[in-house]
Amino acid sequence: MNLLQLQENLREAVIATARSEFNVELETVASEVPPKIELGDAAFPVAFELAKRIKQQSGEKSNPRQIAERLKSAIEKIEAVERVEVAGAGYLNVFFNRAAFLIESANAAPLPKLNASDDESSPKVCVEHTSVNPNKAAHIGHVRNAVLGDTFIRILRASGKRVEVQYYIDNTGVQVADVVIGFVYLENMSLADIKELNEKLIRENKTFDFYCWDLYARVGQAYQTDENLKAKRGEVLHLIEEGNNPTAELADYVVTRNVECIVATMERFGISYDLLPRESEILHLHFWTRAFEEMQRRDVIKLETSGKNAGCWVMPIDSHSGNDEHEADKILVRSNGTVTYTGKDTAYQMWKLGLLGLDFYYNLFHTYGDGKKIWITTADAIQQDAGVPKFGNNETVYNVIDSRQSYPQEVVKKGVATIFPEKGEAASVHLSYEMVALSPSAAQELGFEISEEDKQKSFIEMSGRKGLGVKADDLLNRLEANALAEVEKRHADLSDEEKRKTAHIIAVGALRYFLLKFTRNTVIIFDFKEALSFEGETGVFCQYSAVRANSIFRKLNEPDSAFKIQDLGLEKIAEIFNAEDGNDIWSMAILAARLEETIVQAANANEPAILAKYTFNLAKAFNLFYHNHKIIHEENEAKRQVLIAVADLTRRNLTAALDCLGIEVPERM
RNA sequence: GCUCCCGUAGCUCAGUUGGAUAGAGCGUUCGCCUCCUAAGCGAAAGGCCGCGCGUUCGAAUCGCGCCGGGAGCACCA
Repeated sequence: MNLLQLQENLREAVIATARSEFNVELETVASEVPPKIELGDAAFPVAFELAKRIKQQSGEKSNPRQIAERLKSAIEKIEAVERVEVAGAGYLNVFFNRAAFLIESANAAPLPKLNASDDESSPKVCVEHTSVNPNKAAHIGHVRNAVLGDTFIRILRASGKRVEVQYYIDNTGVQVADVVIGFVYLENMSLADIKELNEKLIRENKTFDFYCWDLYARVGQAYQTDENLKAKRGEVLHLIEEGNNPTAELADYVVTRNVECIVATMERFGISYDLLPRESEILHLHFWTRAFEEMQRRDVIKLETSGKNAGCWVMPIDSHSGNDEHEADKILVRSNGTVTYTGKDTAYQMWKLGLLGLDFYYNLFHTYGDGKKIWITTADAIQQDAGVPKFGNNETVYNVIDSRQSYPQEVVKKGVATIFPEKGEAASVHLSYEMVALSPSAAQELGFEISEEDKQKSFIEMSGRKGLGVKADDLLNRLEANALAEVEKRHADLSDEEKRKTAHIIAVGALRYFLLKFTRNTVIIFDFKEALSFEGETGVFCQYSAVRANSIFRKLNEPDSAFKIQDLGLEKIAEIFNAEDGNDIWSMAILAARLEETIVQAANANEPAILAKYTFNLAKAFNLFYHNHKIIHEENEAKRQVLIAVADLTRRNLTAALDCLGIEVPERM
């Protein structure tokens, strides 16, 4: 019986006893982790609630402590429970059988099951993340999005779900038109010139997306003075949307190169995708037309015949009230007949949920080192590649998008739910998060001129248009260089290859943890010192703790690894836990065993930070444990074996927790 | 004007089903490498949990009202 099952049994026992003893029907029972190990392993403040309910039902006043006493005897019957105490005003504190629990945990399958089922009949969910416009390099804000999404995927998989990962490519938007304008009108380049430029950049060890980053910023500046250039925008945009012309071909090359760069950047962070759906196919395969028909059929969209929205198709949103300045209704089709972003997104969402009745065609885009494939959509049925997995048809769709897009996301969710009431709003989840902004000093550190007004602000928003931001690859390079210097200092004997690999693992660990330790709705004000830190509450701290644990096992003698903790016997183990420092050892074991419930909690709350915090606390507890107990050199043989078993449980679960956060553990560091 | 988010230690943040003495990291001060990796460990100092009222046996957490900060409410994406 694992910890989750045990806790469930305890809850059921409480509910059953409340029913039989007090005739009260409890729907849920709150359980908590006691603040101190001396107060037990699980606590139920349920007696207070029961006292209230009894008073409501019979008018009799009852004492919570007495209620708790009666619950106590029922819970004590559960096998894994050692004893139960009534404490304080009426807390029910449960103490587990430590020796039995340790044996059980030592033999348990590695938790969590990090490889989700590939059984095609099991329900699948979709996580869409990254959303970098394919016209420039990714910055740290995009990495927050992707790391959040990727970690959430790992959490879902750990809790047994099948997950499809998508990165939506907005290849027909104005951002793409802007950078195309840069190439064509600022640089006077043809497609052949751009291809040549790409070759040159590769030779110089530079990247195409970084080049576009600067070019895009230059276009933004040029627009401010050059009205003619700005006028070209609509024209170029139209050509790109239409397709089958030289401008569209040039745009496609630029987009594809940028996507390749962005996918490569994300791969450095341990992030991979299954499918890249493109907006051009949403248009060319008439996804919108189909969605529009459904909307008209179900009467969720109406044509405005008068007022300022005359000629537009709009969706009424009743949760928002309008006024003179702002309409409450959301426009999905403009008066000139073109579809807004929200309209296209609604059609795409319908496809993701298997509600559209249309499908894309697919081409192979890229194969990762481990053989995993990324697919990209195409409008051309004839050119479709063989061996395409089944995409779409997801039970639930998670969209990782920043909180500024809450309103359009709400429109998409409500729209889909109105057309398909049987699916409901719960099928569309907006995994929203706050942006990564720059502190004024960080912006200055990047070499930007800061206006007096901005200096007064607590943070400055990053802007691709202005070229203001910390590029993902730049930051990772800097972290790797810092980590490499530390590795050189500590482990000069390692080969250059091993040093570089270690530095990379450390750098990724530092950055992923930095982005995950904040809860989703906290604005991260980027600070170089904090992001580059390898000490304190960092991913590196967690990795270090795991490396230390592993080094114990590397140094253990052969007989130790063959030893099974159950050979020691329950009594001997219990003796160790009952000794003076027994609580200390036990608290390490029980904390490590809480990984599975933490993953469930993080999955239910859609909050990876819960797992990040737990992982840090586990690492911290292990560092203390490591400091207080000499494991290899312990003279009491029984205690030594218990310490080994607890350390082994901890390192296994610490490694699994880190894996779930997308953080690897190096051999040495 | 309307909607949403935030306000907790000097700084940056956890504290999400209401529970026991409100936590962590950084920074400051002071200790700990003859011993499984000091990217570590320990100790000290540091709090009207924005303010007020309410609900409750019990409120940082729930409700209402203020104050302060942010985002959104485009025929942009």
